[in-house]
Amino acid sequence: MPLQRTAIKDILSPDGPPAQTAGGDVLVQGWVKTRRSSRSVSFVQVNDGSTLRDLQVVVDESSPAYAVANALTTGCSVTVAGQVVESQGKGQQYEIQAQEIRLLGGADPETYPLQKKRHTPEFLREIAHLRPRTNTFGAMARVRSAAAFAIHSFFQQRGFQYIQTPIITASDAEGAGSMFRVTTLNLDNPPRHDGKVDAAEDFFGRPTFLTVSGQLEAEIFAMALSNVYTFGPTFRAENSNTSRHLAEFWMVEPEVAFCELDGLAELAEDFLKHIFGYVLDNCREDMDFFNRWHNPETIATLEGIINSRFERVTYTEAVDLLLKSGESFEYPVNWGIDLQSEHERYLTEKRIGRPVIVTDYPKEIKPFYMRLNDDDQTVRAMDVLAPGIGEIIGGSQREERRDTLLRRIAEAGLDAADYYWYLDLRRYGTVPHAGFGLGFERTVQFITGVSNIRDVIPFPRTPKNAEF
RNA sequence: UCCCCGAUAGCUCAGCGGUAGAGCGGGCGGCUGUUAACCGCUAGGUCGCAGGUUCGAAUCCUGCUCGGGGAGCCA
Repeated sequence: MPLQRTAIKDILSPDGPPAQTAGGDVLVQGWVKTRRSSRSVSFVQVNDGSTLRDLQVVVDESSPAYAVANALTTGCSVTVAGQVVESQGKGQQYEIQAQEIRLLGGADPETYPLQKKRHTPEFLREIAHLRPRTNTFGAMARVRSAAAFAIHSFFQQRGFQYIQTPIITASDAEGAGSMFRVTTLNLDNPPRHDGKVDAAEDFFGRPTFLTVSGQLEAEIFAMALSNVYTFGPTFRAENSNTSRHLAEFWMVEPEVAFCELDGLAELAEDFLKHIFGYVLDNCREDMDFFNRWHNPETIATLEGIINSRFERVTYTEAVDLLLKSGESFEYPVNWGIDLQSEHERYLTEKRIGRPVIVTDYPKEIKPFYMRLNDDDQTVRAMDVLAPGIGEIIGGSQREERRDTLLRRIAEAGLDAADYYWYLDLRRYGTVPHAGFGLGFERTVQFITGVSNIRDVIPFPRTPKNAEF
């Protein structure tokens, strides 16, 4: 038996098996997907997660491995030794003629929940510890990994520094939604002061929360390193029950000094194209699988985006397009409203048919830190809307003028004292800068065509659900 | 959080007032290299939970829990 394990991906490579394995002895290890047996021969499909495809292991009656092979059931883990040979069958070019099979761990077929047939995503969520063994979830995990790598490579190639911002924070990124409280106080009997829970007694001596965004901290480092990005988990305690929201999700947030909104829009467009292109180039089989089983348009859509220019419209122009559309919207359109899902869908899907970057929103519907335009009505905000998913990126040029920022903080009803360090960045060496946030899971959703966000993250956190 | 829909065998579902069904999966057997293999036999159920209506409830009503679709909030 060879000592060195060979990945199934290498044996089934489109270029054929590596020279050192072709016709020679190989060692393969993985999990049994299924077995088909007749009296004289047994076929065992083995998958090791290195690729979507299963390796067909052929065991003849005469092989010493035949008895072991015939006892294998779905879910077993095995070590297989044999020769790589050209297949006599039609489903695959190469297969293994097995000499020896060792059962590493059995899987009682009476209780093992994964079957050969297709399972619903809802059922698979209930067995999140076993669903990585399915085709869909394995493909998702590989695409997710590749997309994460593409995000890092995009920024690293452009000289951005990766900044790790805190997960526990005392500051509230205004407008980003409800936060999870972090505490070590005894909730059955918390210390009190003047009738209220005394946060001064808590671990950090003050109220603390799980972060909703690394933006404000990223701005600190952009004001020193120029180009930075964060990529980490963020948390929202909103009671959102939709196929596009998670309580814990990953967000990418670049922050760019000496950059205005137009430059940021360019960056966002290049960024999305880079991620999509990398995944299409490096996860072809997985993407073909998603295209076949989840969304027959997904590859064509991604290729279309890579090869097209994103449309750019101002909020005012977008409202105009909606008013002239002749569509009857559930939420009436007028200048000043926040764009609803139906409006965003109309713009990006029906009216334009590709991603749209909408800029310059009314200041009333955007957070205080977005840069005020000269009209005193709109801010330099930017949303990237994509067909089928809606808002995928939200960002803005930041307000770098200290007096204007102070005024906006007051208008928002916030206490400037809470933002002293944020204001200091404008007090000492302020520069124009801009940044955006990309929801990583929404990006993976968009790439794969998987309809529920709970199925593009290994362990989804949603209201009333933190199993696994 | 709001609106609609759903929960029956391990899975996917049918049954919708009168003794619980199918396909797949499982078990056993068969089968000349199979590809969601195929053929035969077979076991398997507190019909989500708690109340109510009724001679009788999987079926009708109420509440709850969980899931799905849509909306809001947003990434």
